[in-house]
Amino acid sequence: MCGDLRAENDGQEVVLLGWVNRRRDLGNVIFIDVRDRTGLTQLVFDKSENPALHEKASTLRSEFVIGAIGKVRRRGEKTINRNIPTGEIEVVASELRLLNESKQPPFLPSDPALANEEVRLKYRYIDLRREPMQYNIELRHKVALAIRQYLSSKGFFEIETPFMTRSTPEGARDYLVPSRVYPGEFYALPQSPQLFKQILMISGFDKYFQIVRCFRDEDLRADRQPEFTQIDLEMSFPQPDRVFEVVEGFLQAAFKAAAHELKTPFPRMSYDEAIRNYGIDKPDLRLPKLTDVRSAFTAEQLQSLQLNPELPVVAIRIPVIGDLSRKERDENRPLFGERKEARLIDDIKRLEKSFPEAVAKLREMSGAEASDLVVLVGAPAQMEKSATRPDYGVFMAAGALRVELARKYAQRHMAFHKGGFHFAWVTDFPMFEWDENEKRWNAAHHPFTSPHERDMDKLESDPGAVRALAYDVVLNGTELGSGSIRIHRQDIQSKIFRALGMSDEEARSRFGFFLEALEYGTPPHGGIALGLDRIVMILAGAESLREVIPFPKTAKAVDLMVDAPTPVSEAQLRELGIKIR
RNA sequence: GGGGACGUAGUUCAGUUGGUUAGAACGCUGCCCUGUCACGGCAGAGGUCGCGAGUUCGAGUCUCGUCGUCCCCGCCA
Repeated sequence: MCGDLRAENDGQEVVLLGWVNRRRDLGNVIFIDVRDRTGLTQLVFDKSENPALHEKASTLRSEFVIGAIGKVRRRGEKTINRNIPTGEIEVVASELRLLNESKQPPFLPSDPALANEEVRLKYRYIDLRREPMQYNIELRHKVALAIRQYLSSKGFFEIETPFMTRSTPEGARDYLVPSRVYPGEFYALPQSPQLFKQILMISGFDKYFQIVRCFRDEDLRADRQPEFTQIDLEMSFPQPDRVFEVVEGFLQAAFKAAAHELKTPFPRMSYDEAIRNYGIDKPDLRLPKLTDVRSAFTAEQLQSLQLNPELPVVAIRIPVIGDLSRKERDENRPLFGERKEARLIDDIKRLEKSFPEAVAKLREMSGAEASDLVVLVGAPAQMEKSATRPDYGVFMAAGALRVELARKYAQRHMAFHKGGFHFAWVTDFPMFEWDENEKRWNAAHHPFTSPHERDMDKLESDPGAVRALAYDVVLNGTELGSGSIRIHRQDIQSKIFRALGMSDEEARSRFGFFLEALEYGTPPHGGIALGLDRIVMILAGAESLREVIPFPKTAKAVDLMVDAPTPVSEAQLRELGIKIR
């Protein structure tokens, strides 16, 4: 193919098929770079050697599809192009076929200046011809293949589950598909194959996986698409450690396919540790931890700083970037924002003038070098006692600022530039979250997650303290996947629904089929699902999922190429028994 | 639902305080050119300044609305 020829192919007769990447017409000699997904090769058309062919070559234009037959020739020392892998050779054409012409494209795949994304998405077929996109799509293929091979080799079956299924409202909004046979009734596209994979465990397929599309009708982000691909898996009789092992194994295989070696096992921490050390449940381990430096201060010092002595004083350390100017500090204030639960002390120099020993101590406690930036986040001395965990409030405010500062000064601290992949497991998530709007407990993961055995007695007395056998895998501050050991006993499942304020009838009407299945010999089981798009995005070093999804949607969930969604005909609606309001 | 950025030639962009015929680069067309590789030279074509109102003697520029794209918050069990 076009990217394959090397000096050792000298003298061979070859056929090249591809697109005209660029043409350089020097008059009596024409150079055509012919491109396919493997790369470029230079074709030469010399008027003095073959006038008719030279004439034909002069009509070629960008993105024409051609076939050429010719002889590989080593280039002269002075004409070698060191910038491309095939630069030591060229192909002297003896025959040329024009397989198809092209209109002038809105942008050229060979153009180093990138067209704006709106244009790229409308003409996605041209955008995908660009070398970086070809690379990303190939990378995606290799990663998916490595994962399939790994899981298959460990005894997992890839089993398909339906796309047209039942709406189980809770969680994200469903995409609905109207039924023609039953007017007024709808299928839902799966937000995940959760219940089906659990039922496969009940059916005895003890190791299941699927690389599967999932659908969620929520607003988009750079790292969120309405349809996205998950590596979904489930195992019977597992401890969480078994799930971690399998995930670490297939991630190692996937990263190896992308030429990166991963060390396993990944570090593990509880949700509580994650919050205390990073102020977030998806910690970015590329930067130093937070440190509670409250003990560096005396009670009087905390009072004069208007900091709450009962709550942590958290030091955020960003390496290398040094102290900030007054102007930079002012610019950074909005990153912290107006907060009730925490206050920011960003001028350590000034603090040092008042309390030199305290600052020396807190620098030591946080491990700060002289060249590191340190800022403090504490709780205001006067605060309402509303939050259940005010200490978490302080850590989380600090964690958010840590991420913002790190992002803002990425150019200076360089911690994000090494291409390092820092994985972590976060375990023991809380089982429930308090929903302030609806005044009730919600499942933090999903309602089929098993609580910790030893927290079982708190289900009614203190739901907020119940920990779940739930875990996330995190990479460089991005949540890659989330899973849990599931509930396999119907009596416990009922307790959970009750704790969520769901009546038996309500649970039956939503999940009846599943609750019934649980009663027919369900083995203990658990699993996880990881976002394939996010994995490939991080491997590709891309800023957006759109760079690794061939045909993505815009932030308003529109496909600009096919122009979807669209209205449908009155006849179609009538057939479905649907009327648009 | 809320906040922010952007929209000018096929593409990427510039366009001053509101003032002559809206510019550049790449791409495109034609001519010249035998060693280029982001070829080079000369000439040329190409514009509903996203769309609609308004202010003004005069709007790419100011105001309002609207459409679209991007980023963030909410949302994403």
